Amino acid sequence: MEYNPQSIEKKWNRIWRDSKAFRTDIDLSKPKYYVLDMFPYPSGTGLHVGHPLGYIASDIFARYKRAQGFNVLHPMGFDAFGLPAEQYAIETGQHPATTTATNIAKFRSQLDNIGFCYDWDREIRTSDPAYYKWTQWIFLQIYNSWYDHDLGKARPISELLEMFENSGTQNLSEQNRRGYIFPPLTWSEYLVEEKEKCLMDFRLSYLAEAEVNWCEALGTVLANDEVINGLSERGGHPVIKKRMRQWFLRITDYADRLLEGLQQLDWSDAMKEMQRNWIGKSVGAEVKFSIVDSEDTIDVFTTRPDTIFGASFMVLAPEHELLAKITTAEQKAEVEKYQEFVQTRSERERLAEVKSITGCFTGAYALNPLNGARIPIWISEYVLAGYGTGAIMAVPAGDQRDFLFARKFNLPVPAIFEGVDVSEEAYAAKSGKLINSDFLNGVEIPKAIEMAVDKLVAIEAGKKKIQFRMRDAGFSRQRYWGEPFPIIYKNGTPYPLSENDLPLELPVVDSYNPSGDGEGPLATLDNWMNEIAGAKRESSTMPGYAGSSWYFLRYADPNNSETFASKQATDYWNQVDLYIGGTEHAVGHLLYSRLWTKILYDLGYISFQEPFKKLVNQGMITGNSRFVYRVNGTNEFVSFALKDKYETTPIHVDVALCEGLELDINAFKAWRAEYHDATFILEEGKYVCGSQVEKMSKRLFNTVNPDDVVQKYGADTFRLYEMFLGPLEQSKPWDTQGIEGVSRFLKKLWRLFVPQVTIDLSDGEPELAAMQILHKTIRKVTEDTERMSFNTVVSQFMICVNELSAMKCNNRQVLQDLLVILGPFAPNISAELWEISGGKGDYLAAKWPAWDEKYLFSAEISIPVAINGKTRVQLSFPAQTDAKSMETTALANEQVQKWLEGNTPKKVIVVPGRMINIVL
RNA sequence: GCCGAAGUGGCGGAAUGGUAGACGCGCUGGAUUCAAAAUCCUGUAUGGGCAACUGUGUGAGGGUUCGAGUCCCUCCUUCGGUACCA
Repeated sequence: MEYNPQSIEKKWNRIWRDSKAFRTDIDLSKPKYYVLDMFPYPSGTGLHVGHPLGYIASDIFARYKRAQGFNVLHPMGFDAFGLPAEQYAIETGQHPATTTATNIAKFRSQLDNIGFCYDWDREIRTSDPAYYKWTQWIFLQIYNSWYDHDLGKARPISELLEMFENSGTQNLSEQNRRGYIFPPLTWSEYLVEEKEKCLMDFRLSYLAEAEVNWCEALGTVLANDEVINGLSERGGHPVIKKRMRQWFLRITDYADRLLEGLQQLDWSDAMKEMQRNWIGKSVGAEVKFSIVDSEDTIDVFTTRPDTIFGASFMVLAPEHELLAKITTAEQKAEVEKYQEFVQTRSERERLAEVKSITGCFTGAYALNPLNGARIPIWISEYVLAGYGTGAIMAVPAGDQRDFLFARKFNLPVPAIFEGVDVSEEAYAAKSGKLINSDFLNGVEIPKAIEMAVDKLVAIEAGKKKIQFRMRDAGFSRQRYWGEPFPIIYKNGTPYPLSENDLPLELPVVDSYNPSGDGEGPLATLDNWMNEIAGAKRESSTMPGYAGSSWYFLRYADPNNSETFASKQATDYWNQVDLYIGGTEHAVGHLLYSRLWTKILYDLGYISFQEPFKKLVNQGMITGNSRFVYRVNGTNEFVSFALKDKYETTPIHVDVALCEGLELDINAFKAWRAEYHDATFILEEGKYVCGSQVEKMSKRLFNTVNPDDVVQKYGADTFRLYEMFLGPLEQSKPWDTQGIEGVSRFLKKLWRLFVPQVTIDLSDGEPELAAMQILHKTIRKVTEDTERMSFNTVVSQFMICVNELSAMKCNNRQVLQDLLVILGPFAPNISAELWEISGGKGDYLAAKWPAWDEKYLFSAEISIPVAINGKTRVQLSFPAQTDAKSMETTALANEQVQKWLEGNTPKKVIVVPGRMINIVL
């Protein structure tokens, strides 16, 4: 009986599917554990070997936790709304729902091939009306809430309304008032439209006219995190700023809580840091400058109020609203010319020419609030309208950009730092003392910052201010393939649909093209848009992150038609204990999920504030591309080593046409018509390809389909090999070089049970040596699985099987214990061997074995130790035999002996040849 | 520029501050075979030596330590993220 992975895996796949072996239900008698993968977007190209890396890791962990007695929730679904399906629809006219369903079927079959233990009864598709009904419902909850800064939480908008009716704004703090001041009487006199307009400034999802990232090529608005260097993340099209009426999520209200919440999360420092940077909290002061010959004042935000005596000019953003009023007649023409110049430049041009300095004087002067100095007011595009107040006080001695600007326009650079030469560059460090700064002279910078703020507050020219880089998140997309907004407009005022009208299903359209006037395809459907008498529907749809911002909650109770998930279910399954996915979602999905979770928590729908307790980012598996070298102007291809003798062009060739680096010439000729008559210059009778590590992509012909690997080696080998490749979090190129080793390991394991033709196991007392290797393995596998170091686990399995083979161990108990711990990694072969070796009971219910220390150590002594007041002490056996090491060891021993006199011994374990750890 | 992570054999990679290079690939030589595949055994960082043995070695240079791949400082390189954010 040979090891035949294909038939074994088919068998167990069927058995587990038919018996719904991985179905999970609430079980209060067991502790729960929730393991989640970032669900995939079902693209048309299917999975390549890079995708399952994280899924395999989470699957191993889920099975491991299950074997340890946890009730494990391990679901999978599809993030099915999105741009590519719609783009494909525009090209082919096929409904996105159709192509999405086809793609999902393909994904599903690829996933099934790898033998995951998902509870498919809990599958979710974000494009399913039964699902997006609740996306729309949550949107309405967000819409119907406002953020109470005094309580630090979201509250129903109805409570605010009640306050307005009873007491106007008088019981609201300044921060909660959002600039509104009115008595209750006035509120009652407001027209409905006026009331709605006011409430809109409070709602957590709101409509606003704002500069948005508009992508002409895609015909839609994009969120900040979907724009990279002025180009769209998807497709790389240019993005411009455009003013449009859009839906936004008031995520900035949650900035502080999103920042604080990071502290308790078990995420990588890199990931937390990315979120912190994105939120971009800066503590500083807002300072009010009066303007010469004007009633107006200019507020600036600065993190360095201490440097105010070094402010030699002021810079406003070119879009600053005060410009029209303060610009002098002489400068008017020049300022307008500059504004025009800035306006015509796209975001991309601005970013590309970051280092060039442009600007223009307004003719106006401001007064330094502390010493009354006249400060010229300039404008420049390096000051952004969207950050802070859109105005800065420029301190060339303390800020490099201000310094360069001063140098370019010959503005003074006052020295304000003791012993610092600012003739060549600014001094931005926050240490040292100030000079030429009045009452701050000789004061250390951190102290001076405080003193400056205090002074500004005292003379009512400034206040402490915390500024965030993060803006509110755009929530409208002028697209078809997304969730429709449950909103209608009457006379331009938005009103939510009733909950009973949900889901608002996507209507059928004839064309998926944008309507052309800045609205999405839905705007072309007159019947649908005007379905409700006297009202108009919202024509945009929600962005891709809407459905994925809460899907982890739905898995807890996926078929509930009464609510998005019952409280009982979310209370039981609670937070995701382990979340595995790529780093590309660092600021998008992961931030929005945290926001939605916090809002739902504030509104009392769930009882936790953070969705993902522990996050692990698997590394990307990169592709290993192959190149052939065509001699220029011919259809002749030259082998790698000889290519430098010719003028050649490298061409990507499909990795599937190569065995290692060698090209299968016949397959290559058959690949494309144009290569049919190709000729080759070979080296040693072979055509050797060039190679390069690149991102895995269909376009580069370097993708490898997991189906092919599974077909050739089996799913168990595939799973083990992906884990064996290297540390989970590290990026690594796909390379099949080593897969044979893993395959050999499984064959060897098989032969332990089935050495010849029949199975041969003994029930006798296991040898000590076998028990030692088994328990060493149990310990290593348990500890390394716990810290998700799966590559070392695989190594340990290999060592174990090698040693058991060498000692010809055929003890049933030893081998079956081995199967239990191998199970999460290679479930099929483990189940099969469990069965043919007469394993007791359901294999999936087998309990994870504990290691027994008596097999791990060959010596035991009983001493407890503490030296120098520490509770832990290290004693080393003299691994190094130099005089100094021996001396230290002797000294430590002496102290141990001394301590022993008069203390009660406790057990301590000694590993010969290694060191011992003695813990009290 | 700033923020993170990482630099170890021919390759992928192991090493709670304690014998660096586990495990796998590749390569050596051998067993088995008519032969091959498969399987098993040997060796495999590097310099010197027939050998026992010995010198040197974890990007570079300093430091802490009885002891550093691991901790600290400076620098170099690579990879990720991010940027006129005041």
